[in-house]
Amino acid sequence: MSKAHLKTSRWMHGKFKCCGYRMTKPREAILDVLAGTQKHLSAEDIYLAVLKFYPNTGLTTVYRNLEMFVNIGMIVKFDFGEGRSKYELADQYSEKGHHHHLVCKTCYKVIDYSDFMKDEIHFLRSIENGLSQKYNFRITDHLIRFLGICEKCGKK
Amino acid sequence: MSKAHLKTSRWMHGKFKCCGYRMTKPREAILDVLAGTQKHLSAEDIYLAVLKFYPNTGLTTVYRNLEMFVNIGMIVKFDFGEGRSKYELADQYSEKGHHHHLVCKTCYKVIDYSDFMKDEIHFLRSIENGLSQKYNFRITDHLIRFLGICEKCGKK
DNA sequence: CTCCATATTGGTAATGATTTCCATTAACAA
DNA sequence: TTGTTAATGGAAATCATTACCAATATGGAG
Ligand SMILES: [Mn+2]
Ligand SMILES: [Mn+2]
Ligand SMILES: [Zn+2]
Ligand SMILES: [Zn+2]
Repeated sequence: MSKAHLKTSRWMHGKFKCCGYRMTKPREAILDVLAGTQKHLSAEDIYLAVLKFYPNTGLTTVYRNLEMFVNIGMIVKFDFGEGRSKYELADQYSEKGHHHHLVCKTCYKVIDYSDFMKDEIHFLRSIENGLSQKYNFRITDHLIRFLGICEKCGKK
Repeated sequence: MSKAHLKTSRWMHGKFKCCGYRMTKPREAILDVLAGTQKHLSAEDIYLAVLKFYPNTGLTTVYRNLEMFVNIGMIVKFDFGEGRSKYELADQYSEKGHHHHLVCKTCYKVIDYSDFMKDEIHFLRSIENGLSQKYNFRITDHLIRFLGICEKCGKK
Protein backbone atom coordinates (compact mmCIF):
# COMPACT_ATOMS: atom_id res chain seq x y z
CA MET A 1 0.00 0.00 0.00
CA SER A 2 2.94 2.32 0.28
CA LYS A 3 3.42 1.82 -3.42
CA ALA A 4 -0.21 2.51 -4.00
CA HIS A 5 0.17 5.61 -1.92
CA LEU A 6 2.87 7.02 -4.11
CA LYS A 7 0.85 6.34 -7.19
CA THR A 8 -2.20 7.88 -5.61
CA SER A 9 -0.47 11.10 -4.71
CA ARG A 10 0.48 11.59 -8.29
CA TRP A 11 -3.12 11.46 -9.55
CA MET A 12 -4.37 13.70 -6.83
CA HIS A 13 -2.11 16.49 -7.84
CA GLY A 14 -3.30 16.47 -11.40
CA LYS A 15 -6.98 15.89 -10.69
CA PHE A 16 -7.54 18.26 -7.83
CA LYS A 17 -5.73 21.45 -8.51
CA CYS A 18 -7.92 22.21 -11.47
CA CYS A 19 -11.35 21.34 -10.07
CA GLY A 20 -10.86 23.49 -6.99
CA TYR A 21 -10.80 20.50 -4.71
CA ARG A 22 -8.45 20.26 -1.78
CA MET A 23 -6.21 17.37 -1.02
CA THR A 24 -7.16 15.87 2.30
CA LYS A 25 -6.20 12.85 4.36
CA PRO A 26 -9.51 11.04 3.94
CA ARG A 27 -9.45 11.49 0.18
CA GLU A 28 -5.94 10.23 -0.09
CA ALA A 29 -6.80 7.29 2.13
CA ILE A 30 -9.89 6.33 0.17
CA LEU A 31 -7.98 6.20 -3.08
CA ASP A 32 -5.15 4.30 -1.40
CA VAL A 33 -7.53 1.69 -0.07
CA LEU A 34 -9.10 1.15 -3.46
CA ALA A 35 -5.73 1.12 -5.18
CA GLY A 36 -4.54 -1.51 -2.75
CA THR A 37 -7.14 -4.15 -3.47
CA GLN A 38 -8.60 -6.15 -6.31
CA LYS A 39 -11.92 -6.43 -4.50
CA HIS A 40 -15.12 -4.49 -4.83
CA LEU A 41 -15.60 -2.63 -1.55
CA SER A 42 -18.67 -1.19 0.13
CA ALA A 43 -18.62 2.26 1.68
CA GLU A 44 -18.30 0.65 5.07
CA ASP A 45 -15.47 -1.63 3.93
CA ILE A 46 -13.61 1.45 2.83
CA TYR A 47 -14.49 3.31 6.01
CA LEU A 48 -13.09 0.50 8.16
CA ALA A 49 -9.93 0.31 6.10
CA VAL A 50 -9.39 4.06 6.18
CA LEU A 51 -9.92 4.03 9.93
CA LYS A 52 -6.70 2.08 10.36
CA PHE A 53 -4.68 4.93 8.86
CA TYR A 54 -6.68 7.86 10.19
CA PRO A 55 -8.47 6.69 13.34
CA ASN A 56 -11.05 9.41 13.47
CA THR A 57 -12.40 9.51 9.98
CA GLY A 58 -16.17 9.74 9.67
CA LEU A 59 -18.34 7.37 7.69
CA THR A 60 -20.12 10.42 6.38
CA THR A 61 -16.89 11.71 4.94
CA VAL A 62 -16.32 8.44 3.16
CA TYR A 63 -19.76 8.55 1.57
CA ARG A 64 -19.36 12.16 0.62
CA ASN A 65 -16.01 11.63 -1.02
CA LEU A 66 -17.01 8.46 -2.77
CA GLU A 67 -19.82 10.39 -4.40
CA MET A 68 -17.43 13.12 -5.40
CA PHE A 69 -14.93 10.66 -6.85
CA VAL A 70 -17.69 8.98 -8.80
CA ASN A 71 -18.77 12.35 -10.15
CA ILE A 72 -15.33 13.26 -11.43
CA GLY A 73 -14.92 9.76 -12.86
CA MET A 74 -12.12 8.42 -10.70
CA ILE A 75 -14.24 5.78 -8.99
CA VAL A 76 -17.09 3.64 -10.29
CA LYS A 77 -20.10 2.67 -8.21
CA PHE A 78 -21.81 -0.66 -8.75
CA ASP A 79 -24.97 -2.28 -7.52
CA PHE A 80 -24.62 -6.02 -7.67
CA GLY A 81 -27.88 -6.60 -5.84
CA GLU A 82 -26.81 -7.19 -2.24
CA GLY A 83 -28.40 -4.07 -0.90
CA ARG A 84 -25.34 -1.87 -0.71
CA SER A 85 -23.21 -0.30 -3.38
CA LYS A 86 -19.71 -1.43 -4.18
CA TYR A 87 -16.89 0.75 -5.42
CA GLU A 88 -13.74 0.27 -7.44
CA LEU A 89 -11.23 2.51 -9.19
CA ALA A 90 -12.29 3.60 -12.65
CA ASP A 91 -10.77 1.64 -15.51
CA GLN A 92 -8.12 4.21 -16.37
CA TYR A 93 -6.77 4.37 -12.82
CA SER A 94 -6.83 0.66 -12.16
CA GLU A 95 -4.50 -2.15 -13.05
CA LYS A 96 -7.56 -4.06 -14.16
CA GLY A 97 -8.37 -1.80 -17.04
CA HIS A 98 -11.71 -2.01 -18.82
CA HIS A 99 -13.60 -5.05 -17.64
CA HIS A 100 -17.02 -6.45 -16.82
CA HIS A 101 -18.44 -8.76 -14.19
CA LEU A 102 -19.79 -12.21 -13.56
CA VAL A 103 -22.10 -12.07 -10.54
CA CYS A 104 -23.29 -15.09 -8.60
CA LYS A 105 -27.00 -14.79 -7.87
CA THR A 106 -26.62 -16.93 -4.76
CA CYS A 107 -23.61 -15.58 -2.86
CA TYR A 108 -23.00 -12.36 -4.77
CA LYS A 109 -19.42 -13.27 -5.54
CA VAL A 110 -18.13 -10.99 -8.27
CA ILE A 111 -15.58 -12.06 -10.88
CA ASP A 112 -13.83 -9.49 -13.04
CA TYR A 113 -13.19 -10.47 -16.61
CA SER A 114 -11.66 -8.70 -19.54
CA ASP A 115 -11.72 -11.56 -21.99
CA PHE A 116 -13.41 -11.18 -25.35
CA MET A 117 -13.07 -7.43 -25.41
CA LYS A 118 -12.53 -7.58 -29.14
CA ASP A 119 -15.94 -9.17 -29.57
CA GLU A 120 -17.43 -6.60 -27.25
CA ILE A 121 -16.03 -3.68 -29.16
CA HIS A 122 -17.32 -5.13 -32.36
CA PHE A 123 -20.75 -5.69 -30.84
CA LEU A 124 -20.96 -2.24 -29.33
CA ARG A 125 -19.88 -0.50 -32.49
CA SER A 126 -22.54 -2.31 -34.40
CA ILE A 127 -25.38 -1.10 -32.23
CA GLU A 128 -24.48 2.03 -30.26
CA ASN A 129 -24.74 4.25 -33.24
CA GLY A 130 -28.05 2.79 -34.32
CA LEU A 131 -29.56 3.11 -30.89
CA SER A 132 -28.46 6.66 -30.18
CA GLN A 133 -29.74 7.67 -33.59
CA LYS A 134 -33.11 5.97 -33.30
CA TYR A 135 -33.87 7.06 -29.75
CA ASN A 136 -32.14 10.45 -29.77
CA PHE A 137 -30.02 9.37 -26.86
CA ARG A 138 -26.40 10.26 -26.27
CA ILE A 139 -24.76 7.07 -25.07
CA THR A 140 -21.86 7.68 -22.71
CA ASP A 141 -21.45 4.34 -21.05
CA HIS A 142 -22.53 0.72 -21.10
CA LEU A 143 -23.15 -2.07 -18.68
CA ILE A 144 -22.55 -5.67 -19.66
CA ARG A 145 -22.85 -8.28 -16.95
CA PHE A 146 -23.46 -12.01 -16.68
CA LEU A 147 -25.45 -13.54 -13.86
CA GLY A 148 -25.52 -17.12 -12.72
CA ILE A 149 -24.12 -19.60 -10.24
CA CYS A 150 -20.49 -19.60 -9.17
CA GLU A 151 -18.42 -22.72 -8.81
CA LYS A 152 -18.80 -23.00 -5.05
CA CYS A 153 -22.55 -22.44 -5.08
CA GLY A 154 -22.97 -24.88 -7.94
CA LYS A 155 -21.72 -27.77 -5.82
CA LYS A 156 -24.42 -27.45 -3.20
CA MET B 1 -57.14 -3.62 -18.14
CA SER B 2 -60.13 -5.89 -18.46
CA LYS B 3 -58.34 -7.50 -21.35
CA ALA B 4 -55.20 -7.73 -19.30
CA HIS B 5 -57.24 -9.27 -16.54
CA LEU B 6 -58.48 -12.10 -18.72
CA LYS B 7 -55.01 -12.82 -19.92
CA THR B 8 -53.68 -12.69 -16.39
CA SER B 9 -56.16 -15.21 -15.09
CA ARG B 10 -55.00 -17.67 -17.64
CA TRP B 11 -51.39 -17.56 -16.48
CA MET B 12 -52.29 -17.78 -12.87
CA HIS B 13 -54.09 -21.01 -13.35
CA GLY B 14 -51.16 -22.70 -14.95
CA LYS B 15 -48.46 -21.18 -12.78
CA PHE B 16 -50.03 -21.52 -9.38
CA LYS B 17 -51.72 -24.84 -9.15
CA CYS B 18 -48.43 -26.64 -9.40
CA CYS B 19 -46.28 -24.56 -7.08
CA GLY B 20 -48.75 -24.82 -4.20
CA TYR B 21 -49.53 -21.13 -4.37
CA ARG B 22 -53.03 -19.80 -3.93
CA MET B 23 -54.75 -17.36 -6.21
CA THR B 24 -55.52 -14.16 -4.36
CA LYS B 25 -56.88 -10.75 -5.20
CA PRO B 26 -53.63 -8.89 -4.56
CA ARG B 27 -51.68 -11.29 -6.76
CA GLU B 28 -54.14 -11.01 -9.57
CA ALA B 29 -54.14 -7.24 -9.22
CA ILE B 30 -50.35 -6.94 -9.26
CA LEU B 31 -50.08 -8.90 -12.48
CA ASP B 32 -52.95 -6.92 -13.98
CA VAL B 33 -51.28 -3.65 -13.18
CA LEU B 34 -48.02 -4.73 -14.77
CA ALA B 35 -49.81 -6.22 -17.76
CA GLY B 36 -51.64 -2.95 -18.27
CA THR B 37 -48.63 -0.70 -18.67
CA GLN B 38 -45.50 -0.29 -20.73
CA LYS B 39 -43.77 1.49 -17.87
CA HIS B 40 -41.33 0.28 -15.27
CA LEU B 41 -43.09 0.56 -11.92
CA SER B 42 -41.80 0.80 -8.39
CA ALA B 43 -43.33 -1.25 -5.58
CA GLU B 44 -45.16 1.84 -4.44
CA ASP B 45 -46.42 2.63 -7.95
CA ILE B 46 -47.89 -0.84 -8.06
CA TYR B 47 -49.27 -0.52 -4.57
CA LEU B 48 -51.09 2.69 -5.44
CA ALA B 49 -52.50 1.20 -8.62
CA VAL B 50 -53.66 -1.96 -6.89
CA LEU B 51 -55.28 0.14 -4.19
CA LYS B 52 -57.78 1.45 -6.74
CA PHE B 53 -59.11 -2.07 -7.31
CA TYR B 54 -58.79 -3.43 -3.81
CA PRO B 55 -58.84 -0.48 -1.41
CA ASN B 56 -57.30 -2.20 1.56
CA THR B 57 -54.30 -3.89 0.15
CA GLY B 58 -51.10 -3.58 2.16
CA LEU B 59 -47.82 -2.31 0.83
CA THR B 60 -46.21 -5.24 2.60
CA THR B 61 -48.27 -7.63 0.55
CA VAL B 62 -47.16 -5.97 -2.63
CA TYR B 63 -43.50 -6.30 -1.69
CA ARG B 64 -43.96 -9.89 -0.62
CA ASN B 65 -45.68 -10.91 -3.82
CA LEU B 66 -43.31 -9.03 -6.05
CA GLU B 67 -40.50 -11.00 -4.49
CA MET B 68 -42.40 -14.23 -5.04
CA PHE B 69 -43.17 -13.39 -8.66
CA VAL B 70 -39.53 -12.56 -9.25
CA ASN B 71 -38.54 -15.89 -7.72
CA ILE B 72 -40.80 -17.92 -9.99
CA GLY B 73 -39.69 -15.87 -12.97
CA MET B 74 -42.90 -14.08 -13.85
CA ILE B 75 -41.64 -10.62 -12.98
CA VAL B 76 -38.22 -9.04 -13.36
CA LYS B 77 -36.74 -6.59 -10.88
CA PHE B 78 -34.43 -3.82 -12.02
CA ASP B 79 -32.26 -1.27 -10.34
CA PHE B 80 -31.76 1.69 -12.61
CA GLY B 81 -30.04 3.71 -9.93
CA GLU B 82 -32.79 5.94 -8.54
CA GLY B 83 -32.77 4.32 -5.14
CA ARG B 84 -35.78 2.08 -5.54
CA SER B 85 -36.33 -1.01 -7.62
CA LYS B 86 -38.52 -1.12 -10.68
CA TYR B 87 -40.51 -4.07 -11.89
CA GLU B 88 -41.90 -5.32 -15.19
CA LEU B 89 -43.36 -8.53 -16.51
CA ALA B 90 -40.80 -11.10 -17.55
CA ASP B 91 -40.08 -11.28 -21.27
CA GLN B 92 -42.23 -14.32 -21.94
CA TYR B 93 -45.32 -12.79 -20.32
CA SER B 94 -44.96 -9.37 -21.84
CA GLU B 95 -45.84 -7.95 -25.21
CA LYS B 96 -42.39 -6.40 -25.22
CA GLY B 97 -40.53 -9.66 -25.41
CA HIS B 98 -36.80 -9.84 -24.80
CA HIS B 99 -35.36 -6.37 -24.61
CA HIS B 100 -32.80 -4.17 -22.91
CA HIS B 101 -32.67 -0.60 -21.67
CA LEU B 102 -31.30 2.83 -22.34
CA VAL B 103 -31.12 4.73 -19.05
CA CYS B 104 -30.70 8.48 -18.73
CA LYS B 105 -28.15 9.28 -16.04
CA THR B 106 -29.78 12.62 -15.41
CA CYS B 107 -33.53 11.99 -15.15
CA TYR B 108 -33.55 8.19 -15.00
CA LYS B 109 -35.85 7.89 -17.96
CA VAL B 110 -35.80 4.33 -19.24
CA ILE B 111 -36.24 3.37 -22.88
CA ASP B 112 -36.92 -0.22 -23.89
CA TYR B 113 -35.27 -1.40 -27.04
CA SER B 114 -35.23 -4.70 -28.83
CA ASP B 115 -33.29 -3.65 -31.88
CA PHE B 116 -30.13 -5.43 -32.87
CA MET B 117 -31.07 -8.63 -31.12
CA LYS B 118 -29.40 -10.58 -33.88
CA ASP B 119 -26.10 -8.90 -33.11
CA GLU B 120 -26.65 -9.53 -29.43
CA ILE B 121 -27.24 -13.21 -29.88
CA HIS B 122 -24.16 -13.45 -32.00
CA PHE B 123 -22.12 -11.57 -29.41
CA LEU B 124 -23.40 -13.60 -26.48
CA ARG B 125 -22.84 -16.91 -28.18
CA SER B 126 -19.28 -15.94 -28.90
CA ILE B 127 -18.41 -15.27 -25.28
CA GLU B 128 -20.79 -16.99 -22.85
CA ASN B 129 -19.32 -20.35 -23.44
CA GLY B 130 -15.77 -19.14 -23.07
CA LEU B 131 -16.51 -17.30 -19.85
CA SER B 132 -18.43 -20.07 -18.14
CA GLN B 133 -15.67 -22.48 -19.05
CA LYS B 134 -12.80 -20.29 -17.91
CA TYR B 135 -14.37 -19.18 -14.64
CA ASN B 136 -16.35 -22.30 -13.81
CA PHE B 137 -19.49 -20.27 -13.71
CA ARG B 138 -22.93 -21.36 -14.87
CA ILE B 139 -24.35 -18.35 -16.69
CA THR B 140 -28.14 -18.12 -16.46
CA ASP B 141 -28.78 -14.55 -17.41
CA HIS B 142 -27.24 -11.41 -18.77
CA LEU B 143 -27.58 -7.70 -18.36
CA ILE B 144 -26.87 -5.34 -21.22
CA ARG B 145 -27.65 -1.69 -20.72
CA PHE B 146 -26.64 1.65 -22.19
CA LEU B 147 -26.32 4.78 -20.09
CA GLY B 148 -26.24 8.36 -21.20
CA ILE B 149 -28.31 11.49 -21.71
CA CYS B 150 -31.84 11.40 -23.06
CA GLU B 151 -33.15 13.81 -25.64
CA LYS B 152 -34.89 16.10 -23.16
CA CYS B 153 -31.93 16.29 -20.80
CA GLY B 154 -29.56 16.86 -23.69
CA LYS B 155 -31.21 20.17 -24.56
CA LYS B 156 -30.53 21.79 -21.23
C1' DC C 1 -71.75 -27.28 1.06
C1' DT C 2 -69.02 -27.23 5.37
C1' DC C 3 -64.87 -27.50 7.84
C1' DC C 4 -59.94 -27.34 8.52
C1' DA C 5 -55.16 -26.78 7.89
C1' DT C 6 -52.38 -23.38 6.60
C1' DA C 7 -51.07 -19.98 3.10
C1' DT C 8 -51.76 -15.15 2.91
C1' DT C 9 -52.79 -10.75 4.41
C1' DG C 10 -52.08 -6.01 6.33
C1' DG C 11 -50.78 -2.98 10.08
C1' DT C 12 -46.92 -1.62 12.80
C1' DA C 13 -42.36 -1.68 14.24
C1' DA C 14 -37.67 -2.63 12.98
C1' DT C 15 -33.63 -2.40 9.72
C1' DG C 16 -29.97 -0.62 7.46
C1' DA C 17 -27.82 1.97 3.93
C1' DT C 18 -27.38 6.56 2.63
C1' DT C 19 -28.27 11.84 3.53
C1' DT C 20 -28.90 15.92 5.87
C1' DC C 21 -27.48 19.28 9.40
C1' DC C 22 -24.35 22.10 11.54
C1' DA C 23 -20.77 23.57 14.46
C1' DT C 24 -15.73 22.76 14.26
C1' DT C 25 -11.41 22.13 11.73
C1' DA C 26 -8.02 22.20 8.12
C1' DA C 27 -6.19 23.53 3.25
C1' DC C 28 -3.94 26.68 0.79
C1' DA C 29 -3.47 31.13 -1.61
C1' DA C 30 -2.08 35.68 -0.64
C1' DT D 1 0.90 34.04 9.43
C1' DT D 2 -3.75 34.94 8.27
C1' DG D 3 -8.34 34.70 6.27
C1' DT D 4 -11.52 32.57 3.35
C1' DT D 5 -14.01 28.76 2.59
C1' DA D 6 -13.92 23.83 1.52
C1' DA D 7 -14.07 19.79 4.21
C1' DT D 8 -14.85 17.09 8.23
C1' DG D 9 -17.36 14.09 11.58
C1' DG D 10 -20.91 13.12 14.95
C1' DA D 11 -25.75 12.83 15.55
C1' DA D 12 -30.26 12.90 13.74
C1' DA D 13 -33.23 12.21 9.79
C1' DT D 14 -34.65 9.67 5.39
C1' DC D 15 -36.64 6.19 3.07
C1' DA D 16 -37.02 1.81 0.77
C1' DT D 17 -37.43 -2.66 2.19
C1' DT D 18 -38.19 -6.48 6.02
C1' DA D 19 -39.58 -8.72 10.09
C1' DC D 20 -43.41 -9.71 13.19
C1' DC D 21 -47.73 -11.37 14.34
C1' DA D 22 -52.55 -11.69 15.07
C1' DA D 23 -56.54 -11.89 11.93
C1' DT D 24 -58.35 -13.68 7.46
C1' DA D 25 -59.19 -16.14 3.20
C1' DT D 26 -58.18 -20.07 0.08
C1' DG D 27 -58.79 -24.66 -1.71
C1' DG D 28 -59.04 -29.41 -0.80
C1' DA D 29 -61.16 -33.25 1.98
C1' DG D 30 -65.17 -35.19 3.60
MN1 LIG E 1 -14.66 -5.00 -11.18
MN1 LIG F 1 -38.11 -2.78 -19.85
ZN1 LIG G 1 -21.91 -18.14 -5.41
ZN1 LIG H 1 -33.04 12.42 -19.08
